[in-house]
Amino acid sequence: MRYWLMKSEPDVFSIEDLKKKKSEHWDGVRNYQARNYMRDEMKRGDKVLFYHSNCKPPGIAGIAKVVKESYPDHTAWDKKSPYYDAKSNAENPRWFMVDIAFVKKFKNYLSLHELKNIQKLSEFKLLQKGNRLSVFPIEKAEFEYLQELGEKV
DNA sequence: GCCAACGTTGGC
DNA sequence: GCCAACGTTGGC
Repeated sequence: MRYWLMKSEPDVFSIEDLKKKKSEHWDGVRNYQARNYMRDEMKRGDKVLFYHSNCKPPGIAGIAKVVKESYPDHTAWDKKSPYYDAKSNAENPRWFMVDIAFVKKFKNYLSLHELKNIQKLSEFKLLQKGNRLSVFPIEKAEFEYLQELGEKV
């Protein structure tokens, strides 16, 4: 099993939305590296840290899991979609997505500010300068540590 | 709203 | 294949 972090803007889709919907397809990723992770490496059952970006305050909100492995992101060939890409079509899809399901919302929201102060996480990719990837792998130890921290009251 | 840090595009 | 211009992300 592998571990991941996925970013979402809560104004668009938050962990509460995921909780209500139970599961959701992760459409709209238009970055090749993030796509490759989803298309090639994410497997059913993998655990995901759900990160809230572009909000106040940004941070890790909870946990999700992969419930469906990669398949073409059809929003890429929907002209009405904000994620439309003329270079992608059903015969030769360029973009892929997975489905994730709600696991839990942290009792203790882990704000980015707070995480930055933890010495142990100095190597954590999320905290590294210039990291704009919306999907990336994390270490098992990092996941377990953050999960524990998030469940602490 | 600003802007640093990327990623992508397209002319050459 | 280089690289300038442009677009996007996302913290602050």
